Amino acid sequence: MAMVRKTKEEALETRTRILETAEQIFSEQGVSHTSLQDIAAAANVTRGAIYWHFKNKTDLLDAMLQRVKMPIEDALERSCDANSPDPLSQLRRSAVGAMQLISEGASAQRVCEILLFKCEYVAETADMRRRHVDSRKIALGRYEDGFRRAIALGQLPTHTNPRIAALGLHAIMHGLFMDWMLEPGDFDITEVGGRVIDDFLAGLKISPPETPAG
Amino acid sequence: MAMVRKTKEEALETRTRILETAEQIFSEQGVSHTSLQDIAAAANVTRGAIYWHFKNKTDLLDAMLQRVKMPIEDALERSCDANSPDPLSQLRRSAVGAMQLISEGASAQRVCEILLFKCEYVAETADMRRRHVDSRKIALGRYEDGFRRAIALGQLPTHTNPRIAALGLHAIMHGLFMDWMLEPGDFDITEVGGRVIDDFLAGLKISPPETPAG
DNA sequence: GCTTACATACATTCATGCATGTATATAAGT
DNA sequence: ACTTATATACATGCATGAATGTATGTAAGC
Repeated sequence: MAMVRKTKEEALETRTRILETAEQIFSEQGVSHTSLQDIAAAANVTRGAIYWHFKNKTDLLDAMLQRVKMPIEDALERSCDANSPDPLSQLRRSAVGAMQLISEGASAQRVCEILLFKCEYVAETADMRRRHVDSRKIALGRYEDGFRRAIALGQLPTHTNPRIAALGLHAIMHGLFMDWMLEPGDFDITEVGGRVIDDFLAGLKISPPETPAG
Repeated sequence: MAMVRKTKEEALETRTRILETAEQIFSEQGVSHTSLQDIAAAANVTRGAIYWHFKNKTDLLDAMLQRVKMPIEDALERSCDANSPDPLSQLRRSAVGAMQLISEGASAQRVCEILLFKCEYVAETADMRRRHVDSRKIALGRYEDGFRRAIALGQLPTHTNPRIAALGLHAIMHGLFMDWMLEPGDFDITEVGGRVIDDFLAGLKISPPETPAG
């Protein structure tokens, strides 16, 4: 193998190939059970190439994670109309859209597999967990806004607690994600998700007011 | 330090101390970022003691996980009446019971933290993932039975799909677990869980029948 | 000619697994 | 009851391999 200096775009291609390979191997073997040598071999480069493009394994993992959009955020951005006349349907669309995104995106599936089952949230990867928490907080805030507007527009009773509703919607999605990732062929996440969310929203509409004890 | 041979019960105490320490350190540092030396030091023994009681790290992890009951299973066992006249309330009680169990059990919290955020599901720990999947399948089956009986007793419309209802209930619990573990102080899981499940079950009661496309 | 984009080589750290040491509990024999 | 043999419950030491990080080499692009 002759040593050949690469042009800039070839170098960029090498970089993305490393990232794609890392996504693949990490999702199969787990992050800490994968050595940089494993990734280098699968990407047809040496560890030298990886260390040229990335500071270390954590840096590579970070870059890999930030390449792809998480389905919940992605779906939120796509249905970003903050003045919809039908916020409840919009929330439903966003949630089901997230389900579709994950059931159809191979790359998103691999990254979710990594985040859910193939990595450890330790001190070294604190940034990762922080992003996860932040992303959840943003999604929760959007959902809460949506519910608040649904209440204002009379789609939900005035005594509805938008925070709890948002937590419930987010939990349904998060839970369905986990369950589906655990056994991807077990059920159709889009169909089940749609029906479960419909039932939950229907339940919100007829939910009785909070009755303080006593 | 004189070398002192331990009596049987002292040995058992050493063993449980190792297990408790492992639970602690694993939940703090992550499984693969923790060496047996770390655990030994924190438990005031040497690696020799660990290797005496356990075959290796995976064996220790397995033993540690099997010491504690997972809240969902535990709650299911406690409300095991298969002939209740009110299966819907029983499902609700079981679900809320699981929330209480996790919000009050420090040990359960640590183990859940490990399973959710501090370990990787790789080939070596295939047993662990299998148990997770099996446990989920059992819980799903129980929920499905409960919903089926609720339908038979007229608590839910006859067109209700018990499988989907079970998947929904399980997802709500699983999702709330994850969200709460991510930020334990963020909300009261028992209160939120109770309300969300109530709304979901209420929605099931008024859910319209499946309308096939066309 | 200087920097880029790697490959190669090397030093260091560290966790694992095992082999061995050792002192006592415990059971068996008398 | 007293001795003795053996298994127990660890501690200690060592050999091994594997992964990391870095330092250096090197050929081509700019």
